[in-house]
Formats: sequence, C-alpha cells, structure tokens
Amino acid sequence: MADPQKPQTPKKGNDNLKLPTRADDFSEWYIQLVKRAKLADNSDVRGSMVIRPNGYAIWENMQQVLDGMFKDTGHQNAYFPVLIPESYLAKEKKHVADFAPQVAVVTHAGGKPLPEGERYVIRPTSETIINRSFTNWVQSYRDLPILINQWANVMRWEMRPRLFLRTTEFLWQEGHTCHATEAEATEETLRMLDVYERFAVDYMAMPVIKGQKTESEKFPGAVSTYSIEAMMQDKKALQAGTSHMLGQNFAKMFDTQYQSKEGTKEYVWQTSWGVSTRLIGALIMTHSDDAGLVVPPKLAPTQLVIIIIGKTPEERGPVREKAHALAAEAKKQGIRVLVDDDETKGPGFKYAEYELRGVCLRAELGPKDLAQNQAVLARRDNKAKETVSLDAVVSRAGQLLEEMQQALYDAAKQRMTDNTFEVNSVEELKTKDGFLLAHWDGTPETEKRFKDEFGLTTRNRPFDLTQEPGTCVLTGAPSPGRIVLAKAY
RNA sequence: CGGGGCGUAGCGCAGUCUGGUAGCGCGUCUGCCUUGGGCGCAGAAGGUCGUCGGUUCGAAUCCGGCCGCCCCGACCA
Repeated sequence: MADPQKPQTPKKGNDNLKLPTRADDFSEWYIQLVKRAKLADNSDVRGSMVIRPNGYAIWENMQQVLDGMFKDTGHQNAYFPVLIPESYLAKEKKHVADFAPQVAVVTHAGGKPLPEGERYVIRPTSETIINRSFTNWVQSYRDLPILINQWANVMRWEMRPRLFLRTTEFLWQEGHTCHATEAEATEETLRMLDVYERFAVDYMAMPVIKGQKTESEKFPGAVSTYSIEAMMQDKKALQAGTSHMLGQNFAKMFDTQYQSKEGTKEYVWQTSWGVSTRLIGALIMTHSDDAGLVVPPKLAPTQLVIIIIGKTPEERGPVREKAHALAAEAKKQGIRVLVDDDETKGPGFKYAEYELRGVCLRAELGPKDLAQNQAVLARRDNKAKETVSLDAVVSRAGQLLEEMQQALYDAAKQRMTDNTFEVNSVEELKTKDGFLLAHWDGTPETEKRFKDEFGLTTRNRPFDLTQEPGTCVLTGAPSPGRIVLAKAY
C-alpha cells in the first residue's frame, strides 16, 4: 500500500537522542545538555528558569561545602527582606546608577498603586538593606567585626538571559562584613577570595585566575573588586566569584558608625562577596563532554549507579540482592549511590542515560558477573571500564572517584595553561584565543577599544603574575603590568 | 529598542507557495517480547494549527492587526 509519491518515512529517531557536539555548536550543546540532563528548564517567565532536582542537588552540594567554609572563617547566616525601599538603593550614587536599569520595581500592592517614595525594588543585591541593619547593630568597637552571610535569591532584569549563566532571578550567597579598620576589611576581602579559589580548585576541579578587576569592571559602590576567572572549554572566560572591598562608602550613606576605644565616632570598613548558581554553568562548561554532563565526584548528586542486568526473575533475584548489599556498603563509605532495578529499560539505554546525567561511576552487575564474583566499573570522564572482584568493588569505586576528581582538575588546568598566552602585538590579539596576558595603559579608552575592536574584555590583574612595566599592546603608552584579556560570558 | 527568523500533539518538525477540514518521528499509555551500549511487534490516547478580525461556499494555508518566543546587536560585577 506504500505510495511511491509519498516522502520516505524519516529516519529512526536515534539522531535526536544525541547532543549537538561541542565542536559543532558549543552554545547549542550547552543548552541541550542543561535540558537533557534534567538540570533546568526554561519557564514561562522570560529569563527565569526552573531548577530541576538533578540541578538543584548540585547547588545543595555546593551550598553545603561553601557554608562550611564560611562558618569556619567565622561567618553567621542571616536573612534580609527581598524587597528594598527604592530610596535605599539611591543612597549610594554609583550603586544606583549602575543597578537602576536592571532592577524590578514593585509599584502596586494591596490592590493599589504605591505612591512615589513608597515603592520597593526586588533586591538585585543587598548591600543597602543590610547596611540599614548594620547601622542599628553597631555601636561600639566591641561589636566588630560583624561577619554575615545570606543565602538568597536576587533579581536582575537581564536583557539576554542564558540558563544558569545569566538568569533574571538567580540563587546566590552574599557575604557582608563590617570591620574597625581598613586593613581588616582588605584582609577579609582577600580571605574570602581565597575561599572561593579553594572551593573552585578542590571541589569544582576548576582552576581559576585570581586577581583585581579594573576600575570600570568593579562593583558599583566598591573601592576595589577582586575576582576568580575560569576558562570554559570554548576558551571563553567566566567570572566565577567576586569579593569587594567597599571601604566606607555604604557606611557613610547609612551612617554606620561605631565608637572607638578612644571615644571617637568612626565609620566601619566593609566588604561583600558572592557566588551564584552561575557556578553550575561553570561546572558544566568546564568538564562535560559530547555524551553529556560530567560532574566532579565531590559535587555529584549521584557518584555511583549500580545497574542490575538479567532477564528472568531467577537471574535478577540474586543480582538484585548483591546490588543492594554493595549499595549499602558503598553508602557506609560515604558514596552517594543509586541502584537501578528498572526492568522496563534495557542496559544500553541506562548507560547512555546516566552518562547524560553525569553520574560519575557505573557498576554493571549481571548473572555472568555474579557467576565469576565480579562486576564491571565504568568511569564517566574517560569511559574506562574495568572488571573488579565483588569484594573490592566499593573500595575500588572510592579510589576511582578520587582519581576522577584529580583527573578532571588536571585536564582543566592543562587546558587553561595551553590557552594562556603572553601577547605583545595587535596581530596576536587577533589570532590568539584564550587568556591573553597583555600590557595595557590603564585607560578606559583603551579598555573600550579591546572590546570594540577585538571582542576582548579585561578579566582581572592576576596576583600570581610578576608585574613588570612595559608598553601597552595597543597604544604603546607605559603599562604597569599585564592584565588578562579574554572573550567572556 | 534596531536587524533577522519562528509560532501546527508533551518535544522536534512536515503540510502554507498552488485554500477542500491535519500528518510524521520521538515521547507517553496498554499488551506481548526483550535486557552485557539508546531492543522489537501490535494497538491506543493526545491538536479550538499563537490570537483577533477580514476575504471565501470552504482558511493551518490568502490579507491585516495584536501577542509571544528564538537568534544577532545595543545592555550585562
């Protein structure tokens, strides 16, 4: 009955099971990966996303580690309102000028329009409203330092949102501190930058460049801003965390003063620092591959999945029993483990699915294995498979997780090293791709030219780079030292 | 806000040029079958074709308005 005029039935749908490749279209690969790995969905609210359990679990793991680090450095959590009186924002001139365009304002409430002057903004960041409280909390030098952290959502009306990297509403932590002296505040600013670096390196397996932002890139209202910058697989830079030395700018606007030992009134010195759910985007773009998500074991929601293979109940029964015994043992060793006993899907499907979702290790356990007292372990990052005797599975899994954590860092570090260049000519600015260490004359004009003519932005002035004077790569004017230039997210 | 593209089943799309009352793949559901790399067979459910109006005997299809989304740019710690 087939009608020869009719177009052939389209090919089997296996193609759309695969992700676009990174080489073909990095950006499309990223978007598809986020959705297919069930990390997040777009929502009907433009620019806002739904974070799904698989994505939120990564965030929870990040929160847990970071929160511990904050507590270890003496910080306490608190919570401040999501709505900020519009007038607060306006107190710091630079702050309001830079944030106003991306702020959402509550103009109606209780069924009525709010009069001018009684409106609220949805927090884009909380320096102002927190300072309002600090003013009440600080009386004496004995009250200092105040070391506060807040886990919260914030909203910035971004014009070009991108899942995890730049969403209208996002989750973050913001630390806010008050100190008696400038030196203490500076120390705190750098201490927290170090915490971020340590988190990036030790947990995210993501090397970063730590350094100071330029004048034009610093936080509105800050005296100086520092960042950690990471390199994604497409060689673009992603700002992964920032720490700000606020000086006394907000203190003066909110009259946050203390009485010193000598009896004088002094303004407090402040800092603020934050990382956000953007880190999940960084994680994805640092480690994942064309088969899907790859997550460093320390942050992975599931570190080991045990897949039960077998056709008949007679075959599956003993396998299932052994699988659950192994899982219990693994759990005891602190491994986040899952047993997949779903009989409606074949093993091949499951392999692909767990690779897509970023489970670090897969144990295949079937009747043949059981007969030989063994299991197959497969590592997500390099796809290596090995046969392990059953009594060694859990300890071997633990080892492999550690090796994988290290291997991911090494690979990312290698990539960053291979794509970081000293550049000394306009020609090199055009041809080199990655982190470009270049002399810059320090003017905003030249900074703008980097952007307009080469698509490059200043990332930061790295701490661990010996700063020797030279001449600006664009203008030839004197330069105090090299800065990192890169295409950025 | 400028330039371009697109709204048809949960998802991805065809059908629009040339008007005749909607189709394919994936997914979902049921049953059987299968399970060591995205199984197979059979059956089923699911759509006011973005929206409002116009032309017409008849509109997913032609015309106009509106709405929404995506990409590029402007913007973005």
